[in-house]
Parts: sequence; structure tokens; C-alpha cells
Amino acid sequence: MDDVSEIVTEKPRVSRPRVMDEVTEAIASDIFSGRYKPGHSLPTENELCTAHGVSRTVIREALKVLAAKGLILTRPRIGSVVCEEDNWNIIDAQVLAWHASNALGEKLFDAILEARRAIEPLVAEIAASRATMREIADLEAACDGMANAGEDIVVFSRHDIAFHQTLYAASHNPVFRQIGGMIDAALTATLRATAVISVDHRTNAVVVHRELLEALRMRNQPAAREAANRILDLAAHDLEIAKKNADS
Amino acid sequence: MDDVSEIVTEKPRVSRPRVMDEVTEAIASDIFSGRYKPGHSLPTENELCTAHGVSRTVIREALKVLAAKGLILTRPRIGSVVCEEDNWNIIDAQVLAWHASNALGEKLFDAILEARRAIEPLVAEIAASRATMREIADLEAACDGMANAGEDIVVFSRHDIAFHQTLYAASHNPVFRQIGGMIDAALTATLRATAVISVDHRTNAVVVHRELLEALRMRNQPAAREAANRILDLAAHDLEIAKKNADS
DNA sequence: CTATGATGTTTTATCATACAAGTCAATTGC
DNA sequence: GCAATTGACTTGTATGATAAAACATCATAG
Repeated sequence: MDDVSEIVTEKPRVSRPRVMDEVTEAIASDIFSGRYKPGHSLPTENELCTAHGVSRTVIREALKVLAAKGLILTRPRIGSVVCEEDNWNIIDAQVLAWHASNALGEKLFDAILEARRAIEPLVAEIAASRATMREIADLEAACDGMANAGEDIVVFSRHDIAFHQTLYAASHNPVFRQIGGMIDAALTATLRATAVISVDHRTNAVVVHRELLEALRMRNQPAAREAANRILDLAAHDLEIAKKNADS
Repeated sequence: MDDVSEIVTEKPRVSRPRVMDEVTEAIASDIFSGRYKPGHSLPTENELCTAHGVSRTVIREALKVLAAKGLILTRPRIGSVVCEEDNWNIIDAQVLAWHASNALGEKLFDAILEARRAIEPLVAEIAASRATMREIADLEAACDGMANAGEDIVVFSRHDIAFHQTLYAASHNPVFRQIGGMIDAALTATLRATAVISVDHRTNAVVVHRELLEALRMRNQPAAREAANRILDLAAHDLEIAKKNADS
């Protein structure tokens, strides 16, 4: 029941975080927060060095990462200019996490939910015809985990996210799988803001997740699509709660 | 001295390609070609330096870019190991271009087409309710460009791609827009392989594109969805032709 | 006065080197 | 035999120097 030992050692976190990653996130945060706006230039590399107290090596590698994710564009003598938001790689778990942590992403979360409404029922339908026994077992384990989470919202969320990740993977389509990865990141951010979810809401969530699971097991594509839609209705509700919490 | 032969009236975009970008693509190519397989380690940074004849700075920045795109994972003393394909950022125009240029991507193109079949009709439906006058005008210009391309397959393709890019942008959803960017890259690769498309096929393509355009103009969502499906039928045909060309 | 081209200056791009820190493997001490 | 220590190798970070790119300026010719 109370299996504490299952809490795994997720991170071999003995090594201190890389300086470069911290600087990368710091600059990204300055972009998402609007301190550096699209079309404007960042400070020169040397200025960034002194500002963050690191060597130019670190700054350059951080800028390369940001450029790889479409946030900036660097040219000789010109410096690094912030790209238009259209070029940002928002379907990237890391970028989305940076974005979400700056609470700028309400509109983005709405957009992600709209995308889920378009994609997830189709993914469920496809997964109903392709999911392996192993994947169905994983989905069932996730449902059980959600049901047995009790009051622990963190455990509940983790299994909720695992369910969706497995669902997208069960489509056996790498495009959907990657979109699923982004949605995981969005869910993580949303559920972090959703400090409390009512008990009956959670039991409802377990019910509809199990409905989807059963549809996959029965290879019933219309039922899978329908269940996915019901899950999204609940997700929309979660998002509203998260927004209200963020306001207060 | 010999100034006369050096007429510099070429395009102003003469900047020599960055060494780092070439090295990045070279290593990425070695990954996609299977020379470095998932789970295996790359050579050490110093070995890569001598192999590519560049300094360690360039190698490190290239590895950072590859890591940012989920291709490798670098740890001290361990080196850089190639990630499983599941972690690759395939919804990234650059990654997709690298992938496609290694002709490893037949299955990937099938997956992208499946994703388009799921997403594009919905995008068309949403765009029908949100497209601005400007976007509709751009779509019309793209249609005209396709119609007037004559025998020039390159011009035809460019306008075809522009049409889809504008369509996804007209959904006014950043998630869809970015997926559209990836699809552009996929189309570019596909159409490059599709050396020849028959004339009547191209006229058919123009017809269905115009049907979608008219549906958007009339704000007719079901018609937009239907037209998108017909466009995808033609796209499936293109992909088959491209595959046969690739085989020969 | 305008247009053209040479020159200068600033910033990024690349190189080279050195040292610090992380991690595996062998070795030592019990 | 087993655990802690040490050693060696690789990546992480710092520093300084040089090359190349692109904007800014100004001189000059027409």
C-alpha cells in the first residue's frame, strides 16, 4: 500500500547544475519576460559575461542553445537579436517549461488545449488500433496509480501525465509522440499551478481514463475518440482552475 | 589586382557558411546515417577536433546544438551518447532537413502524412473562422503562383509550400503554426524528390487549393475541412511518386 | 550634392591553452 | 573479500589572442 521505496532516485543530482544551463535559462527567462523583446538585440557577449559573471565560453554555448531553439539569431558584428515569437520552438519541452515558468503562457495554454482537442481524439483512435499489450498494461498501471494516489496531488499528476505520454506513444507515430511530449510539459506546468483538485473531480478523471483504457483494449475506435473528448472536458476544467489560482 | 573578373553583383547573402554549422550537420549526418547509433558514444571531443580539423570550441558548440535538439546527451568523463530516436526533436525544420537528406525518412514521411490527415482538416476548419483578409489574399497569391508556374516545378512547389504555411498560420494557434513549419520542411524534401509531376495533376492541385481558398473566404468550415482532405489525397499521391523516384 | 568606394571600428567566429571538476577503473589497505 | 583511496581520462569553464564579418564614416570623383 504505502510503498515508499518506490520513490525512485530520479536524478543522480550529486553533481552541481551546469553553469551553462543556468545561464541559458536565465537569458531565456529574460526573453520570455519581455526584458529582451523580439527584434531587439541582446547585450554583447562581453556584456553578458560580466552581467552573469561567467566566461565567454559559457555565454557562447548558451546563445548557441537558444539559437538552436529558435529564440535568437546571431550574426557577426550584429550580435544576437530576439526572433519573432513565430520562430520560437514552442513544441520543445524545455522551451515550454521556460515559457510556463514565466507565467506569460495563458494564451499558450489555451492554444495547447485547442490543439489537444484537435489531435488527441485522433491519437486515441489510432492508438486503439495499434497499442501493444505492454502499452495497454502501462496505461492500466497509470490508471491504478491515479486511483491509489489518495490525497497526494503530485503522485496523481505524475500518473496522469504518464497516461497521456503512453497514449501518444501508443499511436506509434513519432510526430504524435513528440507532440505528446510537449503536452506533458504543458500538463506539468498546469498541474503545478493547480494546487488542489477536488476529490470528486479526481474520481471523475479516473473514470474517464479507464473508459479510454477499455476502449483501447476492445479496439473500439469510436469509443476511444469519445473517451478522449471527455478527458479533454476535464482538462479544460483543470485549466480554468489553474488560471484562477494564478490570478490570486 | 584582377578586379574585373571579380564582379560582386551577386546576392548580398555572401557570408561564408559558418564552420560550426557545417560540423554540426556533419555529425548529425553521421547520426542519421547510422554511423553513430543510439546508445553508443561519439568519439571524444579531441578526436572530433582532429577528425573535422577544427578547434574544440567549434566541436563543443556543435555538440551543444545537437544536445539542444535531443540527438545526444553529454556528460563529464562519459562523453556524448546518441539518444534513442524517441528523444529526437523531429518537429524541428532543421532536424527534419538533416533527416530527409539522409534518405532514411520514408517511414517518417508516412508518419508526417498521417499526422497531416489528422491535423490539417481541423486546421482548415479553424482557419475558416479566423483567417484575416490579408491571409486570404496571401493564399490567393499562392494559388495564382501555382497556376502560373508553368513547367517550373520549383516555382510551383514554392507556392504550394507557401500556401500551407499561410494556412497553418491562419489558424492563429502557435502550436499548429509550428507543426506547419515542420510540414513545410517535409514538403520541401518530398517535392525535391518528386522531380516531375504531371501537368494534369498540377492543375488538379490548383483546383483543390482554390476550393479550400473559397471555403475560407465564405467562412464555410465543413467545406474547408473537405477541401483539406482532397488536398491530402493528392499529397499522398505525390509521396508515392517521390518514393518510386527514390527507389530508382 | 550625390554616389561610390576605401577605411575604420565593433562584434562575433574561431583557435589555442590551461586548469577545474566529474566519473570510471584500478589499486591499495584492512 | 571488500571498501575507501587514488589515478587517469574526459568534459566543463576560464582566458587571451587572432580572423572575419558587417555597419559606420569619410574622402573623393563625377
